[in-house]
Amino acid sequence: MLDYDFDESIGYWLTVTTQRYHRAFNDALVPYGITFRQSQVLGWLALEGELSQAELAGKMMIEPPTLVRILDRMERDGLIRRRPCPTDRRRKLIGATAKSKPVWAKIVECAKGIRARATDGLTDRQQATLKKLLGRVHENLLLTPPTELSDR
Amino acid sequence: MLDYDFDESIGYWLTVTTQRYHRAFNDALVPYGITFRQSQVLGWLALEGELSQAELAGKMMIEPPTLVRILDRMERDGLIRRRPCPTDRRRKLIGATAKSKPVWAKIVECAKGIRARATDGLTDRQQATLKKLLGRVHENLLLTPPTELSDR
DNA sequence: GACAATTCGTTAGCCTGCTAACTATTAGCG
DNA sequence: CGCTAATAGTTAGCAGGCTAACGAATTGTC
Repeated sequence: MLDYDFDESIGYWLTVTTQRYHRAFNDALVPYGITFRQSQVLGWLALEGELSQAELAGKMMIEPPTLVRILDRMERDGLIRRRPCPTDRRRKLIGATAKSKPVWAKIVECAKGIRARATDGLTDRQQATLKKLLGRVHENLLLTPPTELSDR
Repeated sequence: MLDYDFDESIGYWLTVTTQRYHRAFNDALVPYGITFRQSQVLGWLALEGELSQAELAGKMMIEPPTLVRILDRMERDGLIRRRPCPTDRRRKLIGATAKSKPVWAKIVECAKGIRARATDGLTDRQQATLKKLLGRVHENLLLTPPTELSDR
């Protein structure tokens, strides 16, 4: 029994910490009627201008079908616009609307607040270390499983 | 413009790393027909024996309504059993079935494999640091937002 | 130029998160 | 004792993850 280091491990802390982070972020954004992922969409559009859905999904590291519904809601709420791409009729270009501008300003405020709360008590060096370690774990898991035991 | 350190920050890395982790875990568990959260339920039951739903939700750090549906599916699949508590008719005690035993053994295998992959190239000290830093961030976000700006 | 392979967005179906609101039961307090 | 408050589990409704599969359009190849 008690091979049960199982849950007191990296995966456990990743899970609960990320959950908390999203919860705090979403709570902070409630007054502006948007969510964490929606704020991220506006962030990328602010940074890069118009993007196709595939490009946006790539930057957000989510699958295209997941993005579709996020954009559906944002389009419904008038935060973004889908425009057919003039050179490739398969693509649609996503752009932020004028209505989203003031929302984006609020998001930046919120993001700063949450980050300050999240990193309270951590030195710059510790924050850098945390990012570096997370980056390594992420990279480790990026590869498809080696299927090394397929012949056992 | 470019207050957009926004997404190159802790929240970003937390999000993508955790996503990857869950994806890897779920992928590895597909052959056994269960998911990450279901495996966690079995883990807690293996460790603690019968638990009420509120206790289980507390240990898993999720809300009771979220747990209900997870348990519904597991009960449907014969992995757990809900038993009325003899001393409190509101409570239900959750227990693992005999059918879940071999599944649990497989989970332990998978968990070890994923963890090994995730922490590849990290020393024990680095893993401890990662857990410690995640723990601090989690703790920072645990408190309800101070509502310090409510009067502005 | 025609046909196969690929890419883009979408839909459907499943699992997981949350809050709000409800029922049933228990606990607490006058 | 009796009434209120709190607790356990559930349901409904919304947002977000994924895969599989599909139609439309483009790219690649012979």
